[in-house]
Amino acid sequence: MHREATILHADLDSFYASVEQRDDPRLRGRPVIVGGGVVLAASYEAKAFGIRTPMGARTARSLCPWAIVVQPRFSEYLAASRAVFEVFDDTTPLVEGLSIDEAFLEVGGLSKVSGTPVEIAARLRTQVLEKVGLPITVGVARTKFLAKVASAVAKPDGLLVVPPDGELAFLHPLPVERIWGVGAVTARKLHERGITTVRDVARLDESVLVAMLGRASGRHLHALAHNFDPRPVQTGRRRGSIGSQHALRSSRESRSSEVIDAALVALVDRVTRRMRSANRIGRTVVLRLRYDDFSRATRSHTLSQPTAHTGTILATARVLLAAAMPKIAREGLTLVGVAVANLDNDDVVQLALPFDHQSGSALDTALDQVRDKFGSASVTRAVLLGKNAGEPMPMLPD
DNA sequence: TCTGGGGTCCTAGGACCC
DNA sequence: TCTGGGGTCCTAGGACCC
Repeated sequence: MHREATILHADLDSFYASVEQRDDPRLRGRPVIVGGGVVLAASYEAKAFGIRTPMGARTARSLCPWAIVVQPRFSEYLAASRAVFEVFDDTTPLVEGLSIDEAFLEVGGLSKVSGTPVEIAARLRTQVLEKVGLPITVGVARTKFLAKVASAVAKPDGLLVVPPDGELAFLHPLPVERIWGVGAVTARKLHERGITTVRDVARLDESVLVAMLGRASGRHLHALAHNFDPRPVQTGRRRGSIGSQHALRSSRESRSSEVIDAALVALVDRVTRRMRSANRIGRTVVLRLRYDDFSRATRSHTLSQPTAHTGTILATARVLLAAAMPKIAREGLTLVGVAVANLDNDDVVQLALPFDHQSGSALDTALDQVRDKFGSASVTRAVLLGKNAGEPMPMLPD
């Protein structure tokens, strides 16, 4: 275990709202809310009025009537995120992305080339501001957990180092809610027993925490409270599922199976397109439902072969939906979602070929072509896929 | 605080296999 | 014939994160 603080946690400030303020000077210095129905992001000027995500728009406006509400522009946020991650990748090869707007960076061993971790962190902030035009906060510490907490404490537009000899002094006074993995439910359980700070948690036996919170959460919390976090920065992590969901406005119309089916078709189309453009295939189709009373349900089915074929995934999702229709008719639906989980670890090689419906021999043809190209040993199987335009297209895992 | 859309990880029971 | 121990996979639900 290394003893120097070499892990950076870099976290963009109020990401969506900052992009909007960057692109429209009239929004700078003013309270900005991104999102119509629900607050997706709030600028720091808006947060000063108590506006938080995911607060309803009405509540937000009652807190600050003169806040400016803008519609989200997701493609702009994605482009900004990619540009920021380019700066990360230029900083160190060891980058672990956590979400669209934050990442861990391991910068140990770069001192000869790039300077100390603190110098690297300061330069990173400057570069993100100069190249992408966005404020970013960086926490620097010996462990992921401390780096993450440090950036949260330093926000907005800050840089905070937790020196190795000051870790417990930094950690113990923090409220339990600051611990990564402690949400509303866990915090309530702890508060009911009078536990409010990390120091309080550290005084408890691991077995007590396990009895209170379950095995994994109890052990996790015990380890973090004792400042034990050996998790390394991991590069090349791939996601395990791709999904899309849609909140339905009125549960009156959404009791009708036609309306729900139309939503389902659109969701499956979006998901399978994203899978194909990411070169991923998967085996488990998950249908996600939320009823009028906000109770939730998921239904899933695992196929024998992974696929990204629109028709196959839609047919599977429809079977799952049909089984849930009686309850939907009774309770009313407020959300439908479709995800494909169990994603195959290997990428697929996609090949566009004319498809002969008579002979149905496209797969054999595709296999031959790919074996010619890549050598027969590397090709294990072929999967038939719909093309985005609706035409069949074979797809080969490599 | 009346709740969007994208994800991750954990738990627990049952089926199934050896 | 009424029954062990261990492992994996599938399904459903729940907590949590940004």
